[in-house]
Amino acid sequence: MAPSILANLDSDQQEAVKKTDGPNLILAGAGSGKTRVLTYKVAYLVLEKKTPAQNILMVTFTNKAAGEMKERVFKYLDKGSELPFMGTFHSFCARLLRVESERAGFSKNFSIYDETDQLDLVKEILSDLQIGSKSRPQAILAAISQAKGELLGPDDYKKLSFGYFAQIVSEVYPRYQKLLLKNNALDFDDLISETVKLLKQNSDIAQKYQKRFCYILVDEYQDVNTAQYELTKILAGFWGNITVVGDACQAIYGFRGADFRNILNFEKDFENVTVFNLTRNYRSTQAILDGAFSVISQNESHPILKLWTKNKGGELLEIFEAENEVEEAGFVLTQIKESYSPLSSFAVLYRTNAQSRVLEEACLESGIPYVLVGGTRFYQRKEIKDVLSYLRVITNPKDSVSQKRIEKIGKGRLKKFEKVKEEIERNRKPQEIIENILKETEYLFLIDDGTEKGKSRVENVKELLSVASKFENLSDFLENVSLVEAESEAQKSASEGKEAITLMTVHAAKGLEFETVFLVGMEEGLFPHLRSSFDPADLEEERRLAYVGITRAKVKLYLTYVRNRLFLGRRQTCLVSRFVTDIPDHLISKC
DNA sequence: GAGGGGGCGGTTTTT
DNA sequence: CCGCCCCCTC
Repeated sequence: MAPSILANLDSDQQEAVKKTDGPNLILAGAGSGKTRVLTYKVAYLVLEKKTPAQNILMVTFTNKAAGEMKERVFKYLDKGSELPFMGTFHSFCARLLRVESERAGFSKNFSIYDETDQLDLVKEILSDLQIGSKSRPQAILAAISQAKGELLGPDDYKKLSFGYFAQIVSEVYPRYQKLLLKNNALDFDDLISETVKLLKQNSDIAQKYQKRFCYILVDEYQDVNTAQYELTKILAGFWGNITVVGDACQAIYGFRGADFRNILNFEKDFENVTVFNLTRNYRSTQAILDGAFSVISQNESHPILKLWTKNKGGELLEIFEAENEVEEAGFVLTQIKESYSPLSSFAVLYRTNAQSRVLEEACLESGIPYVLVGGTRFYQRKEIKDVLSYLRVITNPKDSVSQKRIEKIGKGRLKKFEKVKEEIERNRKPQEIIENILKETEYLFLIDDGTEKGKSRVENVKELLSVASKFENLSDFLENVSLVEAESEAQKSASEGKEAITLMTVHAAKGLEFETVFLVGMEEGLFPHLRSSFDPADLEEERRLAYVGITRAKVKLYLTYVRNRLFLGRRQTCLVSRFVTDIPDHLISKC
């Protein structure tokens, strides 16, 4: 492979790929071919350095990124060869913990709790403590999650906390952990923090994995939190061959504990770090890059990569002021309809999920097919969680959250479920098990109330069945369901080549690119969001988010804002976002 | 025990 | 404006 594959890379990229040993920091700007470098590096390790696949570990943040990398690496390697582990931090840790579960202090069949399950647990504790609804369960859960990301246990938290709210959290947190343990369940944060704890406390287990992973590659390093950072440090503790890729300008997950300073500290924490700068952008026009730079360069707390491209000039950025959100959506769809480009080349990006509604309605009205990414996630839907709860009680009888959930579905149904549970258990395929439960409990009858919503609920359960049909046993299915987001029907048809525009949040758009991007709702209080408008650090994150949004565009970028917007049912007057006024006039044409 | 109506509170982003 | 929670009724 060697010459031909490396020939697809520019000289900076080649250098970054070929330097496999020791600690390497690749600062890769937006559109600079970061995924390319990582995937070629894996291929290079296998084909050129003859590294066995099992000795390579590649971690990313999202399933989307992991999936894409797998696909690409698969293409580069010889047919039939084994693939290295490539997955999210969470899936890696879950797998490790299942293997080592006994030493970690829980049993192998532990449940993985998502946010809904976590909230159920917190609410239960709050009502036991008779704290009532004065403190919002979400806020408490967020504090606990933050603490876990910092590797702070309940005792540590109590020592460090002060104030009324923290007082409540420090009451809830230990009880919450105790309940998780009793339920034989881990939440998302536990997956990481329990792995770190396990490896720190058991040097033999740590060594096993340290020795196994000769080469470690970490994507989106600016988005690691303390626990993830510690984990990568431990895993690289024997060979020290670790390549991290990231860009502080694209750190947008500070709200969930990510700390871009980790990437800044990398050079201090490892000795003799080689730094690579990838600043050539292969995606956008110079006009778009200049616009992006004029926004991000206002940030002061992190280094900023100045990107360049051979793609000089390009169309000006267009700015549109609409009277209200309906007119804004109308403008977007008019532009799309008047263009001759394929629908899949358009993306409409927004700050909050709530904004999608008006856009969807406008699409329906004008007959433009669309794919909505995100929104209420498939596995979070009530009907899906209900069905999954029946299954989880089968694999993990201690799971009280699922138990309570199915009790709520109905006592009568519970009895019927329990009657058939014994027959169900015998190593049947997940699909058959679900069908059996549905039949006995008549669950579909319950959710099908004849309305459109009811119909869509039934459709969702059928969709779950089709996912289940791909799995041979229940545990594998449940693991996948917890850690991998399902592709919606719409996304599937889009990937099958049906033409549609894409609607999603800016967060969801990270790592993607489109010929034409509409950034809508560019207003003060919305983007930057009101809740991030007071703290300078939060504002810088909003600015990075805007930067990510702008740099998704390859050819054409529209920025739109409205004079007034319906917000919480009230019409409010809006001001244009500072991120728009930061862009100099010579880059802009007003429509 | 199940299901529906009315009041209340709340909008960020996600593995 | 929507979803959630509580309470009320069957």
